[in-house]
Amino acid sequence: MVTVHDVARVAGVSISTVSRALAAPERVAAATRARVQAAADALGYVPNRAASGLRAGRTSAVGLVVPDLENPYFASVTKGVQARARAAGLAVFVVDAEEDPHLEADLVASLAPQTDGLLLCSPRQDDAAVRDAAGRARVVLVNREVAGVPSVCTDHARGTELAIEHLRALGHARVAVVGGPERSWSQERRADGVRRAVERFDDLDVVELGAYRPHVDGGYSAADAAVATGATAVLAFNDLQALGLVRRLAGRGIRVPDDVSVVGCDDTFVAGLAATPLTTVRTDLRGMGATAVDLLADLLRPGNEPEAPRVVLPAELVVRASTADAPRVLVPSPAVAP
Amino acid sequence: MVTVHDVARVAGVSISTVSRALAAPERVAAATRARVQAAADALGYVPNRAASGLRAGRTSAVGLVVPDLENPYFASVTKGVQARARAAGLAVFVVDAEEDPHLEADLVASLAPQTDGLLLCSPRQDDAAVRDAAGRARVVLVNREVAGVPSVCTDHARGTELAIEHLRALGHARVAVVGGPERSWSQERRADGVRRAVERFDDLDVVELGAYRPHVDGGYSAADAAVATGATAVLAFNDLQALGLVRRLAGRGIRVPDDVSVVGCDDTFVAGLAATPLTTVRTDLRGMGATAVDLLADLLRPGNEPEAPRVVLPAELVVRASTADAPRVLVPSPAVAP
DNA sequence: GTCGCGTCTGCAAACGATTGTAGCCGCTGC
DNA sequence: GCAGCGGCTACAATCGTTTGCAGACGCGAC
Repeated sequence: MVTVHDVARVAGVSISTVSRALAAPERVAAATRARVQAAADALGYVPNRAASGLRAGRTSAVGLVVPDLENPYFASVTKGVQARARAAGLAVFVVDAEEDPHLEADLVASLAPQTDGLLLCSPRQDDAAVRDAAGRARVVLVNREVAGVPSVCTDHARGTELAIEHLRALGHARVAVVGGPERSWSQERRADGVRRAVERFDDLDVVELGAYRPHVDGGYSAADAAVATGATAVLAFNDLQALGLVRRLAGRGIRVPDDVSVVGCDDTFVAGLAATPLTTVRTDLRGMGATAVDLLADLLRPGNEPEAPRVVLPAELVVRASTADAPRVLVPSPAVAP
Repeated sequence: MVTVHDVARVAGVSISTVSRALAAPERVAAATRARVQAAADALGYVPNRAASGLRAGRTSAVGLVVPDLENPYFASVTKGVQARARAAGLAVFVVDAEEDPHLEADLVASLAPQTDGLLLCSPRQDDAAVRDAAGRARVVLVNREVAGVPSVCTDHARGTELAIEHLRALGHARVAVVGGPERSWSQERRADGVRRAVERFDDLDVVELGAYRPHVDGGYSAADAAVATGATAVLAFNDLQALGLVRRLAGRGIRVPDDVSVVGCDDTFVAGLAATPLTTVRTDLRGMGATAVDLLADLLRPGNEPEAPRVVLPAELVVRASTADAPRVLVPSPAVAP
């Protein structure tokens, strides 16, 4: 292993000069700096992170906690985080909390001391737990807002509104909205969007359906209930749910979009995967991850303490093949049990 | 921050005893150990990774390099790695190489000195580059084999054989096999499987199609060529390709599986996503990640140097809805340009 | 009673970087 | 000509942990 001492010897300076030449170039004479740089390059010197972290009190590493890496939503966020962190010279510890708030709290506790800060995707954790995390480490929330904690998230209310507006424009008179996990932050924001849409359009009937898992199986399970409402369009909690809906509908011989329109949410890469690509509400997920890193990097700059900025990313509608005009002849209303 | 000194003071021992009590319990009297443990718990002591890494010369962190986190294949592998590493007390740096061998080499070089070892998913890197990586750090390859480097991978040849066997059993007489990237290791293993199948079944016609991207668009692009061969069944390089195939076929009015059967590969979670769930060749991806961590952990145990074990995970066929009996009446052969 | 041995614990030196402080040098201005 | 100053660089302390070495202690055997 090549250390500052080796570089110092080759460059004919002391180790402190080496350190400064590399970390604070302006504090070293140009000629010296060049000699040090050359020596470092020649030897292939890479600073030992443990050593510099130990002395300087920072690790140049951040932690990213996500509920599920296999969820395309978090995969994209992770990708964005990773790319921006690399550019910023930060290493990223990624941990998968397996959608378990308990495990997540453990991970936060063990990650906090060995990183400079944490990026938290904690849709289900309650505010107190999030604040506790923010007490242990510098924290930036992703797709979640808690007072006093910096965050970056999507304008879900607006996105929901856009989706409903789109469906109404296609002539749908009754829309079913499938809910995600009850304690989820984004679920509540979407409910706001539904409320706003309902207030704006009095010719529109919106039926909200109970909590379903934000996965394919959740959509699969919600499909029958959605059809039973007599709705000709369904707005899912996310793209995975939407795909589950489509699958169940297909299984019952109900065609998408001919008989029923389906709108997903998030525009994860799976939205474009199916035979009938999903109309969905788009957010720039990688951008969200990148922004979160920026926020954290700002926080880490010495002397920046009290700010707790909230960034809200816009939501926009992407129309693909899963939505169409409302059918002329309505799907017959289901028989109601006497 | 609470340090060994604090714990030592509370427990009434020296810092070396604290260190030993926690790291090598058998070297400390039971009573002392208990006192130290109690003090550590009471204070919430967490060893400083930088400091212990510095002195002990290990970081207790490993790096995981994947080509694309948004690819469900690598998402699952990452998930498996992450879970097992946590159990083993290792932190995981995850980096996305953006499918760029050049960037990947850079990442390896920068990750090597700050980790105890690397897990490499490098399907496209050439052997020399992989060996170079293995020279810089302890390396375990995932889904790739290079002489002298420990690895864990899937029996792709067998998987391919199984898939073709399945299609033949359904009465398909001509099968198109869509190739992945040319320089990909698994692509070559699959070609072996095709060869074996061709040797076994002389009543079967297998047409191999040139290199297509291992993504949805690759499958989309390959679909027409596959149909043009007159094949009634198509074996894709992976699930994403298979979904792309299905989409293009649907666009041309060709039904899956009625007119053409499609088989995916890897059984990533997207295989079950579409309206017609994919028949696919399954490997335990999370298990592969976990095994890779085990291999690396073995390598890291002091005194284990020369072994370079190769683990080959079995492949098995999962039959879902995208394959069916070959159509009685063949799809008409395409007109050939004069 | 003493010796020897084994078990346990403390001392102190590392690990490799950062950083406050002090010294050196050369220049300017009086 | 000398004091003063500013720009660079070297010295040495320091971060929190691990670990080789040696001392202390207790116990059994002679």
